[in-house]
Amino acid sequence: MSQDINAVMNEYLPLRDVVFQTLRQAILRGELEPGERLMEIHLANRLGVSRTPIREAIRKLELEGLVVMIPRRGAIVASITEKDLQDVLEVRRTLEIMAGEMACERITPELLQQLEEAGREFMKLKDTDEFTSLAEVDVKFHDIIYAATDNQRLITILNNLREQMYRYRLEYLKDTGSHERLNSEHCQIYEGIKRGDKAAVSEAIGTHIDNQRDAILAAIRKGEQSQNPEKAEKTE
Amino acid sequence: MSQDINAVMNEYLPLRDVVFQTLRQAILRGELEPGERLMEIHLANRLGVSRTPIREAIRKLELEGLVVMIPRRGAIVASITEKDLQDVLEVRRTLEIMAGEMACERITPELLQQLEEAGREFMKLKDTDEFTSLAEVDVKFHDIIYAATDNQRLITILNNLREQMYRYRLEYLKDTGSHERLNSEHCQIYEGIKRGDKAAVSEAIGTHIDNQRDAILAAIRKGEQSQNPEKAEKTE
DNA sequence: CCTGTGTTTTTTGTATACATATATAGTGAA
DNA sequence: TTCACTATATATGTATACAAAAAACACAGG
Repeated sequence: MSQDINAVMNEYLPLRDVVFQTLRQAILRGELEPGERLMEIHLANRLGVSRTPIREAIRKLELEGLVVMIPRRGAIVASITEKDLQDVLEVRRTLEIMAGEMACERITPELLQQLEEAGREFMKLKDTDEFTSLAEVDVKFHDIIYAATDNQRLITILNNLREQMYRYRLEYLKDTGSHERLNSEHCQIYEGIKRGDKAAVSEAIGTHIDNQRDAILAAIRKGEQSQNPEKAEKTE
Repeated sequence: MSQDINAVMNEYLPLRDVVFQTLRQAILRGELEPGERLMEIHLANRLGVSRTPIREAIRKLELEGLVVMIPRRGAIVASITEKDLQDVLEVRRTLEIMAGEMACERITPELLQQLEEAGREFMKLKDTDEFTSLAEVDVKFHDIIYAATDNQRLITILNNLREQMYRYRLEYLKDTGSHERLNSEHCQIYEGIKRGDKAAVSEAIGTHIDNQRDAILAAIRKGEQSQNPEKAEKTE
């Protein structure tokens, strides 16, 4: 029933948005590699549309920084340097802490309950090998904290920053040794928010992000060697 | 000489970028009012280009949140609610403080000198009626602090947040009574960064933004009454 | 074998064409 | 007058056409 409504509501979706989301996902998941060219005709044929929606999607990717334009050459997938990632994580650390502290003041009972539930789900999954589900629950946990801030701008920025490192997300969750630590950090964050203890939440989120940073940087440094540079300029 | 180089370098600029910057400025300056429709053919004729570059520019404005799309109706200039502005200012406050604290650690002697110079310029202008110059110097002052962070992502986000309230910027600087206070805040910030005193800088920037918020919100509430709502749907 | 030059091919940047959906205006009936 | 319905106009969404720039290639000359 509600799916019918949903279907009616989503009945209209411009091709440009479909293309945008498709390309965006492909880049964030690493299916399109940094340096790779996005050729309009090629993508158009591949996705079964004309160049127009492709181009409009690329304009959005350009503003988001996921592709860079080379004059009269077209778009290539932006490469992320380690410095870029550190910059992102530095900002994200500050804003995640901000969100946690705001959540201490503003969280509603319903959201608090959802947060507890998400924490429990993570705990259940942490010893399995369902990395994708684990990542989803982790995202959900933090989304609830974002929502509790009641600040739409903050939510948008945090989502964007988080997505910047999406391609490394699964990678570092595969380090099962860290799951226990992640879980206890979640507990600390939840308990802190429940008590309204800003200092504790700030502390917990800070170490949470720090650990994540270390894990991601380690994954990158490890992965960097196994990649062959000449792949970058390939056509598809 | 260097202008020639500059001219050669800027020799190529896609029409879409020209259109994007033009429309962006018009929106941020309030020349295009919230609710106003952006009609492609009309803009195309006005700017002497075809619909294609107009549409591509609109896609960027859409992602930036400066326009909102209505399905099969086109783009309208996004209206900013007071809540939106408060959300922006809340995030901006946190990030400006972050930038200031980072500047305490990372600022170079050259940038510190530039900061002092910008502070002096502001002092010179504060008792004149050159509001535009005053606004520019104010922007420069903060840009130097941003640059000192050496975090490109932070710089980008802060610039974006600042631009969100560009249309109110001149308005609130016209309140000449606040100039003296702004000036002393700049001094405190400069001195704090020079000493590397994070707490002092954090404090000074916090009150700086708080005052700005109060001034802007006051300006909005005052200006709101003088606007006639039926203007919104006008064609041009 | 390498290098420089002219030609072809590919791809972008921009303009235009066409189909469809929405708004608008107009006409007639209750 | 007001409502309903149709016809018309307008604007968007998408596809295609065309020009120009860059890249790739071939070929002649050293």
